[in-house]
This record gives sequence, structure tokens and C-alpha cells, in this order.
Amino acid sequence: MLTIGTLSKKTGTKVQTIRYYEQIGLMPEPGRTEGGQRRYDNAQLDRLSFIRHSRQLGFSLDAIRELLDLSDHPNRPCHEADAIARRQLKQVEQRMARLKALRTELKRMVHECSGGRTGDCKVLEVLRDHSECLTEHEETGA
Amino acid sequence: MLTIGTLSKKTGTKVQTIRYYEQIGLMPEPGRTEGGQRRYDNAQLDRLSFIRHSRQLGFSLDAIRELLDLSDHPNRPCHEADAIARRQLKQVEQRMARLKALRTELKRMVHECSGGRTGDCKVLEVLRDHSECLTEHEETGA
DNA sequence: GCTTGAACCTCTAGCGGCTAGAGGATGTAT
DNA sequence: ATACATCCTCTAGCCGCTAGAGGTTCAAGC
Repeated sequence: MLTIGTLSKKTGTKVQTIRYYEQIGLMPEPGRTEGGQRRYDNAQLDRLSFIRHSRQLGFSLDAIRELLDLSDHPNRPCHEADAIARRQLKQVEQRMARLKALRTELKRMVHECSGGRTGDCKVLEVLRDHSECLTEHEETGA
Repeated sequence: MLTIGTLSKKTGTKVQTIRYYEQIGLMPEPGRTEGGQRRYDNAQLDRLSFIRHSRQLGFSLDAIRELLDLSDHPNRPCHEADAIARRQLKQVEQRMARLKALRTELKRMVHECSGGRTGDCKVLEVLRDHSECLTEHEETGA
């Protein structure tokens, strides 16, 4: 029987976050002591580890919900889990492409800064005028 | 004299977002018609373009506030603007490194999925057990 | 058995950066 | 004069937590 604090340490999840996951139905309601404190078992520890690990890989809580559901039904075909992971991979690749364009632009900005007055600053000039950009870097979504 | 809708179209910023920027003091309060509708001039159009472009490059609204302030004082030395841009570049590079690790892991997961039952699914297995990961990918912050 | 004090509890509000919608007023073209 | 697109304010919601107030419970040491 684990306290929420122990669970917190074992998984690297803040106590509040665990309670939050319970609140949104990602973690099941645990048992309670007579005094009303939460007590967890190993199954719940595993579940939380799964959630945290998925979060580290960038999956949204909604995606994790689906993945947990699949994980709970070992006889179903697994192409769904595969699809979720592929979707995530795609997103990561898109974000990387965007960041690459940003990096190019930022590098150029910083490189051309002559260290004079702000009136002549290349950094500010580029921000003022998008047409000076060599790459496209639209669509905020990171 | 531009309406908020025109400004919205010219800069690709939603009308609500423009009002939000005004509310948080990023955009100045514009003039109004007798009936109370906002009317903008070209200086404000430029300012909003600057903001949007900076956002596309991933600067936070706080950083943009600083950049705008610097831009308003052309005689100050520009190393501050340079520092802000360098900070941003650093962040972008960190995020890219993280995404790279994630991509590696996701690719491996997807690659090893045999298409069988969820019970044998490599994707889910990896999520269950971090020790199967070849790369580190800690610290969510993207 | 009693006292500490760390860890627990609930509840509410806030972060960034918007976005959506209700419900009503204004501006412009015909 | 009328239609109707656009504007207004206001409130609440999104994601994924995080922080804090104000109070209770548990376990260890005496």
C-alpha cells in the first residue's frame, strides 16, 4: 500500500498532478484509509508510470487515454496503438521541421547583429520585416 | 484608418487576439469612432506585424514586449536585443535536441510493431517499461 | 498515551496564449 | 429605411499542470 507521496517519488510525478489525473479520470479512484488518505497498489503504480512515460514521449492526455484503453484489452488488434504512435511521430517530425526553419532564421539574425545601436539592429529589423526572411516559418503550434 | 477586421486580415491575426494584445498592453489603445469601434493607423499595423512575426519565431509575449521597447528606442545599444535572440536560439536548439530523442524512440516503437494483438504490441510494451528505451528523453517542456 | 511535524486532504485560482460564444450595437451599401 | 456584415463587451474554456490557503491525519519518538 503506497501513499500518494511514495507514488510521486517513484514516478517523478508531482502529488498534485496525480490528483489531477484522478480528477480527469486518467487514474482510477484509489482506496482510502479511514482518515481519507489515498492508498495505491502496484497496478496503479504501473499505470502512472505508463502515463508519465507516454507524456515524456509527447503524447497528449487524450492519446494516452486511448493507449491505456488498448493496453487494458490485450486481445484486440494493435493497429490502433500503432496508428496513435505514427500520428505522434508525424507531429514530432513536423515540429522538428518548423524548429529547423526557426533556428536558421534566428542564427542569421544573431549573426548579422553588428553590436551597434538598436536603430541599426539586424535582429529588430528582421522582426519588423518578414520579407527579409529566407525561410518560411508559419503556423505557430509548438 | 483601418478597422480591426482589416488589421486582422493584413496581419493574419484573429480579431480576438488583437483585442487580447490590447488588453495585456502589448498593443496601444487605438482611436475609436463615435460609436466606439476601434480604428488603427499604419504605425499600429507595423507594430502588430512585428508582434506576429516574433511570435512565429517563437518569442514569448514577454520577450516581444522587451523587443518592442528596444525597437522604440533606436539610440540604445543593441546588445540586449541580441541577447534576447540568442536566448531564443538556445531554447530552439534545446527543443530540437529533445524532439530528436523522441523521434528516435517513436520510430523504433513503430518499427517493431508486428501488427498482432495489443497484448504483444511493442508500442504499448515500450510505454509500459522505460528501461526499454535506448535514449533519454526526460523533462517535458515542449 | 501524547506530542510533534511531515505528509496528507479539499478547494480555488493562476500560468501562457489565445479561442469561442452569447447577446447586443454600429457602420455601410443599397 | 433596411439589411446584414462587422463591430462591441463580457465571460468562460482550452491544455496540462502548478501553487497556495487552510485544515486534517498518520507514524515515530518519548
